This record gives sequence, C-alpha cells and structure tokens, in this order.
Amino acid sequence: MWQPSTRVTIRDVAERAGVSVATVSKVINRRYGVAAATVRRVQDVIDELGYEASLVAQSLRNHRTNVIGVLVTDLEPFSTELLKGIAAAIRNTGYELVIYSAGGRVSDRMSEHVGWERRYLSRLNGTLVDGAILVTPTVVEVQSDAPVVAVDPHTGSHDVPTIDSENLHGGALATEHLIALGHRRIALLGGRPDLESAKLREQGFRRAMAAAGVPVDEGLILVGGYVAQVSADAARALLDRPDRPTAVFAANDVSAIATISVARELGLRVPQDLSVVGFDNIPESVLCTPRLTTVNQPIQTMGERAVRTLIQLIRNEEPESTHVSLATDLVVRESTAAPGG
Amino acid sequence: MWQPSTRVTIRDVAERAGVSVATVSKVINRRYGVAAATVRRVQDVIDELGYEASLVAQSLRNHRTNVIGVLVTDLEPFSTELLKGIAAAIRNTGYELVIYSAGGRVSDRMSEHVGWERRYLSRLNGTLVDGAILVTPTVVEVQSDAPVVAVDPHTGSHDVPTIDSENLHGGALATEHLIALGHRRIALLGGRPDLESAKLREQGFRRAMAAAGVPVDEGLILVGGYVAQVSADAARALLDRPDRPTAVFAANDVSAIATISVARELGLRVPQDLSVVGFDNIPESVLCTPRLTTVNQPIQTMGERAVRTLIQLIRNEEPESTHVSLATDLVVRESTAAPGG
DNA sequence: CTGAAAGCGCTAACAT
DNA sequence: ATGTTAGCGCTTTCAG
Repeated sequence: MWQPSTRVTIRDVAERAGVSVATVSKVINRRYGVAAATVRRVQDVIDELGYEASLVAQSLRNHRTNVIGVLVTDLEPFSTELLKGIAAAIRNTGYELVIYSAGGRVSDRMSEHVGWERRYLSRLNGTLVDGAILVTPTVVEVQSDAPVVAVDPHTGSHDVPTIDSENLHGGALATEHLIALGHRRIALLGGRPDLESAKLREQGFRRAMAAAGVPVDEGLILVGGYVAQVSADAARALLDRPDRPTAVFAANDVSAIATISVARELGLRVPQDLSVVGFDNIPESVLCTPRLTTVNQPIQTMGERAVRTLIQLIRNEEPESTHVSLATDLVVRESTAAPGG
Repeated sequence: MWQPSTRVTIRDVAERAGVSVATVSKVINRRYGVAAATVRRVQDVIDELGYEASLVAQSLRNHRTNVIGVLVTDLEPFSTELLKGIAAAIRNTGYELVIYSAGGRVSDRMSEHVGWERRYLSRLNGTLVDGAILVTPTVVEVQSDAPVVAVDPHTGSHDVPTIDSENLHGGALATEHLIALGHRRIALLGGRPDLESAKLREQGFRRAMAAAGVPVDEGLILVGGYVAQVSADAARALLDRPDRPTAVFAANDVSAIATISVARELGLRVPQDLSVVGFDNIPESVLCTPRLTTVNQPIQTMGERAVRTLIQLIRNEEPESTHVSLATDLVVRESTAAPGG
C-alpha cells in the first residue's frame, strides 16, 4: 500500500503510470482514443493511489459540475425543513447537493446582510454549481450565468422563478381563528420586513380584521423579524403593557414560541390569559408547551418544487411555472382559546 | 450602470481600472504597496462591476478558504439536528459553512456507499475547505491534508478525533426501562451495522437484559439500518409473528417511528399492545402519536463540540480532547407501558 | 494513440 | 508603486 505524503494529483498518477497528464485526463473522462492497455494501466494506478479529480480544478476548467447549490442565511427551522425537501427531491436526479450557509453572520449589520446571496453567488462565479436555490434572499436581481430559483423571496419584481406559499390567505386564516374565538385586542408580531411573505401575512391579518370589523390598534403591531431574540423583546414590550392584547398572531413559529416563553415568564397562562398563533408548522411547534396553533405551510414540498424548477432551467427546458404558490391551512392545537379562559 | 454580458473576472476589473491584475489582487487582499489613489480607483471599479473573487480560483491558488466543510450522506433528522448545532457553533468564528450531501444516492449499493466520504474528501483535495466534519462516516482512515473530525463514526481504530455520545449507557437505559415495566419478550431493531453507535446500543441492550436475567431471543434481533423503510420491513416481520414481542427497542427514532406506524397498520395499539423505545430524541419523536419514549442524545451539542475541535485542529492547536463522548438519558413519553396494559 | 501546450481566475515572487 | 511571470490541477485542442 502506497502512502502519499500529500494529496495525490493527476500528475502523480501520470508519472506513476508512465503517461502524460493528458492521457490520464482522457481515461478519467472516458474519452476515446486511448489504448485499452493504457486505460487499464492508468486505472490501476488511480485505484492504487486512491486518486479523485479535484472538484475545484475541474470546475475552474469545465463549467459543468452536476452540483446544485442552496444558499441559506442560516440553518433555522424553516430552512432546515426546506432542505429536507430539497434533499429528497434531488435524490436520484444525478445531481449532488451543496449547501452554503452564511452562518447568521450576515444578520449583524444590515448593510452586510442585504445582498449577501448576490456576493456569494458571484463568488461561485459560474463554477462549482450548475444552478442555485436562494432561500429567503434579500435580493433577487442577481446576475448569474447559472440559473437561479428563489424560495420565499424579498419583495419586488421577480425576474427569477419563485416558490412560496399562500401567505396572505394563511395570515387571514390565523386572524379569523382568533376573531372567531372572541378576541378583539389582537397583536401582530411581524416578520422580516424585507420579505414578501411577512408583508403578505400582515396584509392577511389586516384584511381579516377589517372584514370582521375589528379595529387594528397600530400600537399592537410590532416586528419580530422571524428571529427568536427580536421577537422575545417585542413580546415583552407588548405583554408588559397594562392594556396588553388577549391574543398574538406571530408571523412565524419561532416568533410564536418566543412569545409563549415570554408570556410564561411574565406569569401569563397560554392560552387562558393569552392566545398565540404561529405560522410555518415547523416540527418545533409541537415540541413547545402548549403545543402551538399555527398556519401550516408545506415547507418540504416547497423545496421539492424549487428543485424541480431549477433542474428544468439547468436543462434549458421551459419551466412548468415561473411562480409556484402552495396552499396554506390552519392547524388548531392548544395555544389558542377564547379570551379570559 | 454597466451590464456585463458574462461574469466579471479580475481581468475585467484590471482593464477597466487601467491597471494590472496583480494590482487588483493586491487591492482585494489589502496588501501593502498600492498607492491610495489606485486603491480608490480599483475599489470603485470593483463596486461598479459588482466584482467578487471566484472562490474556486482563489482556493485553487491559496490553500486557505475560511470555509469548514461538513459531509453528510443525507439530510435525515439526525444530521439535520447536528447541522443546527454546527451552524450555531460556527457563528462568529469567521468561518463559513459548506455542507455536502451525497443525497442518499450512496445507499443504493454498499460498494459505492463505503468510502464515499473518502472520495468526496479527495475531490475537495485540500482546497475549498480548511477542514471537514464527517457525519456517520463509513470509514475514517481518510488521507487528507486538511484536518478532519468524525461524528458518530464507523467502528474501528480512530486516528481521527471523534465525537459521539454514551451509546452503551443509552442502550442499557432504554432496555432497563422496558424491563422495569415488566416486559420480557423484547425485540431489538438494530442500527447501521457498520456504525460504532449501533453496536454499542445493542451491547447496552444485551447487558441490561443479562443483568436482569431476561433471556435474549436471537430471533427478535433484527436490523433496521437507521432507515425508515428497512425498519418498517423488519418491524412487519417481527409483529407478524404469532409469538411477537411485547416491546421493541429501536436503535434510533426513525426506526421507532416506523415501527409505530407498522404496529398501527397491523391493528396493534401502542403502548397497550406494544411498547416502543427509540434513540436520539429528534424533534419528530414528539410529532408522532403516541409521543415517543426515547433516549436523549445531545445532538446539537455534539455538533458544537465537533466545530470546536476542528477549529483547534485548523489553528494547529492541541485539541482539548481527541474523543468527546456526551451523556445520554431516558425521556419517558407515551409509547411505553406495562405489557398488556 | 499519445503528449505538449494553452488557459480557466487567481495570487505571490520577482522584476522594473 | 506597479507590472510580469509562473503555476495551483485540470481539460482540450492540436501536433506528432
């Protein structure tokens, strides 16, 4: 067994097999015009040395990698669920999956945050991935030679194919549920203001309130940014008020769960003293106590659709649809009840 | 606004700024020896063109990327939870995270399966990542110039730093719980036979059985491979028997949940007719009905420890420990009860 | 059938 | 202070 002191390159293989690197390359890529005996000899050396072509060098040279890239700001529950769907859909397609996570670092400064996916996509620079899925991107006006699909994107014009769910309808469902239970002072703990989904959920909230003739107290509209810490702070401000709301519609489950935590911390019982509805139906929504009433969004399916669309784009086929919007529905669990009890 | 027809390279920037590519490179990398005026001019062009250095070209040249790679066979619940921990730990370290998923393709043929991480690591070939975390690898005898840490690895000698949990103890806990409830015919739905964790969980099972003086029926020892489908088939075989067990210890939660499904399908009530214990405590273990009694393994913490160790290795520091083993404990929920009860 | 050479985009000596 | 050059590992003409 030969032990290389360092990583083995095509050169090592060539030298050991007594041929040129060009010949080795041809063997690797199964090109014609190599003598059968040579192929065997080279192949033996490749096996012996455990050689694998460098992905980096290859993709600098070629522009085809059979890799699909997914760009996420962070691995929170939503993107995690989405990734499961993406991974499932990618199976048996012949593509491999590479996930880039900005690691949440981007959220420190908004200036860095906006456009991170553009920068990262530029860094990929038409190599390393044949196409990319952008998850909750802050911007979709990306200039990329590789095809791109956006999931739950930023507000604005979409020249990029998009996957999302019926956020407006979902927002209305959640709100109608609270109203039907008898709530009047209903707070909205909004999402990331730059995301289309957050705006639509708020819009659904307002429509449902208006339709029921319930006035919206603008003082009860806060921003949770889809983030636990921000949401907890907002929830505390909300629940510390003497005229606190009897119900909160949180724009995602992470915010809703944070709200429940704060409520318990303040000695409020959920749902007796405060009803909470979330949005997303992430696995965690069943882990918390009480189990969360929430709007179900088919997150994994969204991932599957994103993959399907992207592969069609990569293959230069006409995509079935340029904007996929999946249905949402309400899942009633234990975090909501009639006010006062 | 200048619109490039194709992706912009360092050459485009150099030409437009009227300098050489070397100068642009120096500006990008903040090297000394560039006139302030030149820096400004180049920077302006970079901003104008929206240039970002190609990660691929850079890492072919350098051998430092500030990227940590994680290799997973697939995104199932365990690896997903682990990734959350890894992502959290990597935040604010200055590293970025790239996750490679073999997309489950590897599991088709065992010959392809074994050593996939070795092949992939070779393809990375000392570029693109400064170090890697291998999740449930089939082999750890990797030759990589970049440091490597293994989580829940293959059986065998570990020259690679390893993170796992107290699998033996956990297996014993689960089994003791069933015995304490009064079960005698206890089946074991084992894990992936190549993984150390699966062997240790089985060993824990056998020890607890022996300690309690309960005989092990070897016919009730099956392999679920940590995979839902395989586990479901095994569970069916098990529960179809006239002398079926009254309890099953499944070596991971995915197997346990599959077992519960099969049981209900066969008209068996859980836990009245069959008790089921899992292992892992993944979020899904609370989603299923009945909620799963399981052995808790601090998956996210394992990810954090893996990152910590890897970064120490990358920095050429002595790692705190070369084998981290985290504690496990039993979480009793609703899938277990006294037999016939 | 095989190899020499150019070049993908970038950086680091080494000139000038 | 700036530019020229070589080369990271690979693939692809194009000669031999």
